[in-house]
Order: sequence, then structure tokens, then C-alpha cells
Amino acid sequence: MRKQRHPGYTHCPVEAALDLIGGKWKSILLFRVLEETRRFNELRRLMPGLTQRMLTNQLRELERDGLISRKVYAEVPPKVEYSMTEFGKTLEPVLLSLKQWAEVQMLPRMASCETT
Amino acid sequence: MRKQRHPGYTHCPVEAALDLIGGKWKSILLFRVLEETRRFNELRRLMPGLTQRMLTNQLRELERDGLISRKVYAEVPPKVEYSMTEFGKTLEPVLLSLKQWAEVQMLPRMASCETT
DNA sequence: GTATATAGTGTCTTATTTGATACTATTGGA
DNA sequence: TCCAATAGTATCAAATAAGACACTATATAC
Repeated sequence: MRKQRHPGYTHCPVEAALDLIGGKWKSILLFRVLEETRRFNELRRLMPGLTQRMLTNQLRELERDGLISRKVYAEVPPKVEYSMTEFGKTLEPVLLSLKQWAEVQMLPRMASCETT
Repeated sequence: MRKQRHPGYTHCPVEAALDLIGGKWKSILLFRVLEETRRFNELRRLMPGLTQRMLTNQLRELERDGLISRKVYAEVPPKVEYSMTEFGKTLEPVLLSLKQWAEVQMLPRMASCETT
């Protein structure tokens, strides 16, 4: 989530967790990267409504927090791949649990949407 | 979470879920209410750092979204109890999964904190 | 008479997040 | 020669979230 609540101060682990994976886009990004290694523009296409700048920001924060890793290929045109770190992968059960709840409880209340 | 992304527009169920339980305090509030029925000032004491006004706001939103219910007792001094609705209770596995991850992964990175 | 507890509300200000838009470098292809 | 694709930056503006602080009513307790 946004800025840390009490910088340098001890707080509840759940709050700490939300500092990492909260925010409007992070968990959705994490889903996409968890599914498979993704490239920058691939993520952009998967998430219209997310601007380039926000995508960059969020990826940087996830990287900074050790959840995903960024691999740059020295090619032209540029190629950058994002994948889950070992630490990031530990989030899988949490993300799946959220996804499952969303599909059971929210989907029926909505129209249609490709989650895959 | 904050404002809905695409009002009146269909989006991913996970995004829809985050519209309900995202935000800086909501999931933590939900934990507390899930544990047991809580009174307003009880929640305030459990969450220093959360102002009275924010607490009111968040509770109102959770109530509006059908996750918790609010019961007012006609007493003086006032007494208001917050509890999970049936719908809210379906979130339990998600919340527990998050909590467990937080305790395993985040706690060791922090000092100490009573989560109970 | 005064203080205390409860569950708020109102107003104002600040911080943070989000978004729009334009711009960069480089190489391959038509 | 000009366009396209990639993975970004930079700058500015707007929307949202969060927080500070003061203030309310009422009954009971001291």
C-alpha cells in the first residue's frame, strides 16, 4: 500500500503486509506475474486503465519490496521481463484465496470478465 | 478500496473485491469485527493511529457494502455494535490466509506486535 | 455542580495516489 | 525515408484518502 504507516516503527504484521501488496493495482499485477513471466507491454495490454507511469511505479515498488524481479535484456527494441521472486511466490495461497472469493462472490454480481 | 474504478462498468472480479476490502484500514477492521462483535470505541482502542472520523467512514463503507452490520441500542450513553454479516463471513478464509502469510513472512522482519 | 463515557459530526488542511500528455533512443522493415 | 515497437521518463494537474482538531447530546457517578 501507499506510504508506510509508521516509518521505522513496529506495527501489526497484517498492516505490514498491506504496505506491500495493498494499493489499487498491486495484487492484480501480482496475479499476472504469478501466472507467468511477463513483459512490460504485455502487462499494459492486460490492464487497460492502468497508465504507463503507474505501471512503472507499481512494478518498481514490487521490485523494491522483493516480490518480483526485473530482468533486462540488452536488445533493441528493449526487452524486460518481470517474474516472481521466491519470496513473492509465498504469496500464492493468499492471492488464490482472494481470487477464489472474488469469483464466487463478486462474479455473480457483475456482468462478465476474463480473469484468466 | 477508494472509489470504484469504472463506475457502472464491468471489470475483473478481483478488482471488484478490492473495491470492497482494499484501503488502508478495511481489512484490519474486518479482522477485528470477525474476531467478535465490536463497539465503536473498542475498535478505536484497538487501532490507535486511526482517527475517529476515518473509523466512522470506513465502518460506513463496510456497512454500505454489506460486509458488516450496525446495531444501535437506544441507551445513554450510546451503544453501537458492529458485527459481520453472512456475506462478510464468507471473507474469513481470505482474511485468515492473509493473516497467516503476514505472520509467517512479515513478523520475523519486524520487532513485536500483539496481533490477537 | 462538574466530570465522564459513548458515538459520533463538521470543517479545514495536507499527503498521497492517480492520471494526461508529450517525449526519448534504437533498430528493423516497407 | 518514414513508421512501428519496446520500455520507459518528465512534467503538470486532478482526484482521493487521510489526518487534526474542535464540538455535540445525554445520563449517571461523585
